[in-house]
Amino acid sequence: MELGLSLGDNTKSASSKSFFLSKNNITNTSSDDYHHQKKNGLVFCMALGINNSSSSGRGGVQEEQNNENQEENDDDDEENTSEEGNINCTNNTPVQLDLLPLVPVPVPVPAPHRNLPQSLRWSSDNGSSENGSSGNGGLPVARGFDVNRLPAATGMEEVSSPNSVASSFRMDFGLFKSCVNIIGVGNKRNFESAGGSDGGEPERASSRASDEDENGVNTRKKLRLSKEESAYLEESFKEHHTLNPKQKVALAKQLNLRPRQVEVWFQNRRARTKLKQTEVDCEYLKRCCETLTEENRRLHKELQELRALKTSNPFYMQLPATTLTMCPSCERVASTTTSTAAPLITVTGTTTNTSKAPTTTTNTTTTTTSDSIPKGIPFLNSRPRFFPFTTTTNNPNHPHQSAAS
DNA sequence: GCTACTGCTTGGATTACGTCA
DNA sequence: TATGACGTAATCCAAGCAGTA
Repeated sequence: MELGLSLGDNTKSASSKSFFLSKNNITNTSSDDYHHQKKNGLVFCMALGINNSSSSGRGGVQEEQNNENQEENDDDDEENTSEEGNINCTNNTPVQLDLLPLVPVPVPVPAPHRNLPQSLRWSSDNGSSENGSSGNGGLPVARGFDVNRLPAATGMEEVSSPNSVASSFRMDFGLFKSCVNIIGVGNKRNFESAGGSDGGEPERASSRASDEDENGVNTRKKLRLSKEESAYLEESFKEHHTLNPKQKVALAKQLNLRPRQVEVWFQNRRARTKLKQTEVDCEYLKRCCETLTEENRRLHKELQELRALKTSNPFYMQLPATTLTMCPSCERVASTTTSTAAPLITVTGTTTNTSKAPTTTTNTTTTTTSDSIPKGIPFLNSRPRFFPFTTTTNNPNHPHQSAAS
């Protein structure tokens, strides 16, 4: 993609002066020129990271995982096709905006965080006090016998058994111990309260979704996972966004839940994580759009002023034209200065991803093609077409491209 | 202060459907 | 091609919470 901004007659696109804006290292190469241009107010700084990694054809959940892949284990079964967003200069795969590194992603906080906006709260934050540790020293609340619990509810011994299935599943986070204790105590309490409640604590709503009660009536009462259980699942979710059957069974055993419950929890967790990330991305793109709108407005105003200036004083614009271009290969923005008098601003967009597009460097300001818009983000294709783009192929006369090749 | 009601949010569970081995 | 496992998306709905009268 090439973003070009030229002042003057851009038919002479050959440059005598260039600066480059690198996506990844803005202050590295030719940063002096960059700052120089910035001082002159010529820098169009669009902080969109560009990722040329194509998204997985399955599931479409990679965008939510990009920023989390770094913490994924190597043995993760997920299809983490998005590596670092480094651009291969010879890669002609479709460019894709990688928004995530610039977006503050909420960090899962198991502890209560009611002061967070709801849109940024994690799903585990039910903030409910139904299982609150009121007056029992932080211990899990006593609950009635939970029909969601496996009949073979295990105590600490089984849970912590090195021979258990869970031993093959990474459980080295700090909650492990406490959860084991919690489960152990919880089980005890459950069985105790089955015979007689210790009072004061609300009993967990027994749940067997789609299970049948004694009368064969389909009941859909739901349990609410306790904070400890949720935190435990959250920790597991940090490790693995998906579970293989072994891990599922192990987790279910650890938490004394049915494997189906663990499975559903992870399904919901993935879905809601993706939803949250989509909201964040949407918000970020909205801000980008606003910035671009404002920039566009400013440029148009500048254009009008320059045109008016030329009309009133034709000798005023005997200035070299400046062209800003972004190399699609290395994502540097280059400015070229040509000796021209035409007070014309041209913004061009060039992509190497389109082989069909002809080489066009226009001296008009209005050509916009969808080819210049990354296909990876659908709604970018429907963005306001106020920003003039022109699609061209590789230009052999492009100073930077010729240098790169 | 207590209670009942209402609207909203959360999150567990279900269902439908797509993908892949 | 049929099938089962597993994923996502959409949805349902019980439960909790806050505001109000």
